[in-house]
Parts: sequence; C-alpha cells; structure tokens
Amino acid sequence: MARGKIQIKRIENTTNRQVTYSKRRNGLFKKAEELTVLCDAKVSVIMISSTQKIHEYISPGITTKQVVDLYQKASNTDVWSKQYERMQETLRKVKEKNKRLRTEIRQRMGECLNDLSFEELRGLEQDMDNAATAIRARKYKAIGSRTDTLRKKVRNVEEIYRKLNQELVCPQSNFEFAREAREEDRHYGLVDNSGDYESVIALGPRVFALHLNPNQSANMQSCGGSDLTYTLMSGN
Amino acid sequence: MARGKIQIKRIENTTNRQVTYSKRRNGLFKKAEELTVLCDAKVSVIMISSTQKIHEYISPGITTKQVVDLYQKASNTDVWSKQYERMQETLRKVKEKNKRLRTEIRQRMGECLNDLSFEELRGLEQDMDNAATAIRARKYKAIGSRTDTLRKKVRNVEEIYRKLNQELVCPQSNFEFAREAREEDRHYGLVDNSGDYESVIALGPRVFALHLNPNQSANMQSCGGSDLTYTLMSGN
DNA sequence: AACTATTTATAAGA
DNA sequence: TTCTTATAAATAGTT
Repeated sequence: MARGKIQIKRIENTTNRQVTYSKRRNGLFKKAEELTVLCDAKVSVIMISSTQKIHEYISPGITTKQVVDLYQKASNTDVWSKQYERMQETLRKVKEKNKRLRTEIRQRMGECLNDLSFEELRGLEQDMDNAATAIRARKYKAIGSRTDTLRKKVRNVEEIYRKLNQELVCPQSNFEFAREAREEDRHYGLVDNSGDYESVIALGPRVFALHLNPNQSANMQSCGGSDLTYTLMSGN
Repeated sequence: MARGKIQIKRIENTTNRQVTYSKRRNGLFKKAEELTVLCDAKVSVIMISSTQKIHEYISPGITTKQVVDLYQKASNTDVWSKQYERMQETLRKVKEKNKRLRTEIRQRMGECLNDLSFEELRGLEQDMDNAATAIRARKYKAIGSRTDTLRKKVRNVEEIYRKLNQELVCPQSNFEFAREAREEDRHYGLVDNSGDYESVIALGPRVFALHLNPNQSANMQSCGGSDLTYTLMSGN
C-alpha cells in the first residue's frame, strides 16, 4: 500500500513474507486495540504464522477463554461444546444413578419404604433374611478365627508364665526362652500392647477371662447366637 | 483517519460508536483476510460489540476450534483445560463414589463380606435385623390394606350373588341393582378382571378362599410371620 | 529498524 | 445503511 500497489496473493519470497507478516500483524493488533477502545468492544485475535508461531491479541478485561465460551454459546454448530455437553450429561446421569443407589441403601436400612409395593417389600425382606444369614455365617467365622488367635495368645502367655515360674524355682533355666517368647509375641501381634500380659497374668495361671467387645451386648436383642460373651478357659 | 484526526478513546455517542464499530470491524476482517493470503497464515478473530453481538473471522482451511486448540496447546497457562480437567476429576470422583455405593449394596445383600472386620459385620447384622423389622412391619401394613380391599371385594361379590339368587327366586326385583353393582365394582377395581367373579362365586355363597401370592411360600423359611396364606371367611 | 512514496482506511457529512 | 471525500494511517519497497 505504499511505493506501489500489491496483489493480494501469497508472497513467495520467504523473508519478504515473514517481514510483511510481522508488519501487518502489528497493524492488525493495533486496529484491534483501537476498536476495543473506541467502540467498547471485546476482541480476540489468534494468529498462526506460516512457521507455526502463535501470536494473540485479547482486549483488556476479558480472557480468550471467555471470548471463546461466548462464541461457542452463540454458535451451535460446534463440535466442542457438544463434547462438553455430552460430558455434563454423563456427569448428570452418574449423579442420578448415585442418588438411586443411595435410596436403595436407605431402603435396605429400613428407611423410605413407603414408595415400595407389597411385592418389592417382600423381595426386600427376603434379601434382608438372606443377607443376615450370610453375614451371621461370616461373623461366626470371624469369631472363630479371632477365638483361635486368642486361644493361641493365651497358650503363649501361659507358657511364659510357666517358664517364669520354673525359672523362679530353678534360675539356671536357659535364656533362649526370652528370644523365642518375643518372636511368638510378634507373631500374634502381642508386642505392642504388652499391657495384656499383666492383665491376663493377674488372673492367675490357669484362668483367663477374655471379654470380647464389652459394648456389644446392648444392641443384640434379635437373633439368637449374636449376643455372646466369651469366657475362655485356658486349654492347658 | 480522515476528515480530522481522532483520539483513541471510547466514543460516547452510541450511534457514532456503532457506525465506527461496523466500519472498523470490516476493516479488521479485511486486514485479517489479507494477512491470511499474503503471509500464508491462519487467523481467528472473534469480536463482541458493546451490544453483545458476536462477529467472527476465520481463515479458510481451518476452524476456530482448531485455532483455539492450537493456542491452548501453545500456552500452558490455560484456564480452560484446567476447568476441563476439574470436570473430569469430578466425574471420576462421582464414579468412584458410585462404585463404593454398589459395594455397600452388595454387602447389604450378603455378598463381598470377606473384606469386613468383625465389628463391621456386627454393625451390618444389626442393620439387617433393624431393616428386616421395619420392612416386615411395613409389609404387614401393606397386607392389611390389601386384605381390607379384598374383604370389601368379597363383600361386594357376596352381595351380587345374594341379589342374583334373590332375583332367581323372585324375578320382579328392581333393576337399579345392576347400576349399583357396576359402580361398586369400579370402586374396588373389579371391572377389568371379571374372571374373579366366577372363581370366587364357584366356591359357594359363604366361603371365599383367597390365596395371596401362590409363589410366596417357597422363599419364606426364615422369620416367623412371613409365610402366610390367608383364608378369609366372608364376614356376612 | 527507519524512511517515505503511495495506497488504504476511515471520520464526517450527505 | 451506504456513498463520498478529505485526510489520517498503514505499509511496500528501499536503505
């Protein structure tokens, strides 16, 4: 536009093209800025040169994201907002499913039963009974292994007591005993709560009263077999 | 830039501002197009006027989405992908919660109990018992209202039978009866399954055996009070 | 990057 | 809005 008119077509000379790009880019950004100020508009310009460099102008007081979001909202032919919407829809559905699952759990806890039909109630009751049976069985198994462990602990403590007693009578008893005992303790998880030794031993050499879960008995009124307080007699 | 120099500051006159916006917008788009052609560049211009109208220029051979994607990739200080990521994180969390809820339901159905501690099993069993109690109570209430309805149906059918019988003996019986009966039928939902009339009446005028849910008895082995077969004697 | 002849954009008016 | 036109601004080619 100066020193001679030019054709608006690709500039083949690379250097020339890059110089023109630089000059006109500045010109465009200046125009964008003027438009912003004069007309109280918001302008976003993003430019990618033939060498893949990216330059940007954005009006003060707004972000490119905001401009593009607004642009998207305005133009519905947009793959992108579609994807965004799809994602929001997915989120909505998953949340909805979540809500239904919570309701189901509440129903399985005996709440919110009013909306259920007689048949649904019957199925639920059936589920409860089956589940209770399974849970009870599993609980007994748990009691079993816990009892076994405790029995072993008891036996171990008894052994300790026996050896201590023996040592009291004949002090030349071998000192290997100490290491063995510690190892067994570790095995049964006794090392950290050594208070157990004392409380158990305090009852005497042959009787060990182990009260499982002292706060349990209060909530066990329903099905026989749950309300258990164990008193273990040492097996030896 | 013509007929007098102007200050680059907001044009206060609205009309003037809009005219200038329109002119300069075209100028900017023209410059963008020239830059695109001359320099083999890609340009995206998005413009929001002070009246919130949106205008756009995009170089041929590319989409605004692509330009913005490239822009984003280039600028790591990107609020947008952050937002996207946050949304994906939310989705992930909700799905995770969903999974946990499903597990809880399975546990409440007596499955997947192996990971539970003894205490958890005890709590679960307690829940089962409480829930079963609540469900059972609700079921009985449902049975109650169902029974009431059936009792009323029975009484209605009985009445029909009685009147038919009476009519058989003295045919001059008033024909108001038919309308009344139809109305009562509608009230108790009898109109659609008129088969009931026959099966019930076939048993005779005073005894009505109503077997609720014939496939129920099979799955009722656990808690007394569930395995019920009702034989209703007509109340009249 | 600076210069400048010339083209282009556009402010104001119609 | 569009056209006109005087003039400001942009810039192609040169240094």
